[in-house]
Amino acid sequence: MNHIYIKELLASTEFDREVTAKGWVRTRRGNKNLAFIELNDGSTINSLQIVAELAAFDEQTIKNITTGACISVTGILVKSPGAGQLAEIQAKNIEIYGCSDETYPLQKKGHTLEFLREIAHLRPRTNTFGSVLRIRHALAFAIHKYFNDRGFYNIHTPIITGSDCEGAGEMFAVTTLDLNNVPKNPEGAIDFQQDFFGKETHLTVSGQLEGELAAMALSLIYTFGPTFRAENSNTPRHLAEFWMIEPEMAFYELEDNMNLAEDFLKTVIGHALEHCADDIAFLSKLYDAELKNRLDLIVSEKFQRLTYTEAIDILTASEKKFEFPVKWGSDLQSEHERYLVEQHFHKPVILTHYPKDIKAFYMKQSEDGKTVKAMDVLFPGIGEIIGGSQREDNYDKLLNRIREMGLKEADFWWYLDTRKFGACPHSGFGLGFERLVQFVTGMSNIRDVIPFPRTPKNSEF
RNA sequence: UCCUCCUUAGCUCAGUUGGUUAGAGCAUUUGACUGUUAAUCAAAGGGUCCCUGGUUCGAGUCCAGGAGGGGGAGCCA
Repeated sequence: MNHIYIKELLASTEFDREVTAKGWVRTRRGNKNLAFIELNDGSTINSLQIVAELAAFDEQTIKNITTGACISVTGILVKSPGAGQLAEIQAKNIEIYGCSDETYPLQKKGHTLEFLREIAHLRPRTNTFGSVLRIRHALAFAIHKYFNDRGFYNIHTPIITGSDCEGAGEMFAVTTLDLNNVPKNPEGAIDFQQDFFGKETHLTVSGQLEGELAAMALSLIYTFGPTFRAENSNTPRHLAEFWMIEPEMAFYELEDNMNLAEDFLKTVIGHALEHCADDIAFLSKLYDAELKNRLDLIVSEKFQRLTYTEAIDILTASEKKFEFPVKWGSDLQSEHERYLVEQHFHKPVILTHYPKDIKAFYMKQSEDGKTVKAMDVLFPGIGEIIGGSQREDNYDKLLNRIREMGLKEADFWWYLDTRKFGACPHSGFGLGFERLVQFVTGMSNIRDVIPFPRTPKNSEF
């Protein structure tokens, strides 16, 4: 069991000692006398070269060391006499844990990302997915660390919910009813009283409302959990199952919310730049030469802040022909957001004070009576990465909005209660985790930043 | 869901105006080679041309329907 991970072996300067390495064979090459084996154990993108003198091993052992096989190697760690790597192992003993025959789908040549999606059970063994998964972890860790360092508490909000939180988005039904024989009530509708929870339930589309309840006690909280949308969205930016981060802060107003969002993004992206330099360099080289520069820009540039109304003025004055017209009161289209970020300001943008009719019921109404204290953070390439707002904490105004938007007030009795008992100004935002991972890895399709993507017509693995 | 493009060997692709036995590179197998870096060189094996139906003397190629995938849009995170 005492083996050393390749990341540590490659960083070591303690040569001429016996070590054991374990991992999966990327490729084997060689000649009549020597075999060179590239071994990778996922601890780093870099592989370790194993050198085996053919005379010292039986023929079958060498033959079994094929691409994809899993082996354990014991030998002497030495300075490599060849170019291309600093260290290598001169093998003394090789144990084969698992063979891999010629039907192994991963070749040492490049594969398309589309093909790799079809073999999602094996794609973690590629350089690209190794990098993506290590970066994904680093970001998740940095997010927890960021909030923990600042006194936030992580709240586990429910995955099964009895409320249609924001009244937006299709939801997945959760039921134990027999779908071949659904019980009906006297009115002919489905009788959910006979269902497991005694009422209609769904998978959550957001933990925000429950998060707000916790913030009204612990002051600073965040959620980081799975989220589900049953929309028939077929795009490189949507998943049916994804992970969302939603901080909620008592006593924060819109300005504080913006400051937190900006500092948060800079810190977690900075963490990835510092701890995943090899992986980011690899992804830059293979997919997107501008990746590193773009990440550096996020960390160094102050985000541009402006109101929705100011943005409309800029778009109107731009004289650029947009496919969709620019009009106060309409939501901004992708092309509008991208123009602001990529062509006008050349840096991240935070837009605030959207018209109330295009935003959710819980957002704090502004003094002007027309807008709400919303904020969207827009990034180059991907558009909106964060959406948030100060929350409406006035009981009457909130109830009014619920009624105006045709929501059932009975469903929100517990949410309304927080505005009845000890209400206070508070704010929060939501961040789609995979969108962040997409931005940091430069992967253009969101299906390539989650191990096993869930999308319409796809639930394999 | 809408628009658009694509589907030929394990992978990436070529395949002429519809015409004999469907090709290449890589991968695989075998052989050669004294330190290779996606090693190199030589040879061999490998095909439900996405599926169903149609047109035609003849369909990988043309037509219709279906399935799957890519890109764009909408919804959104």
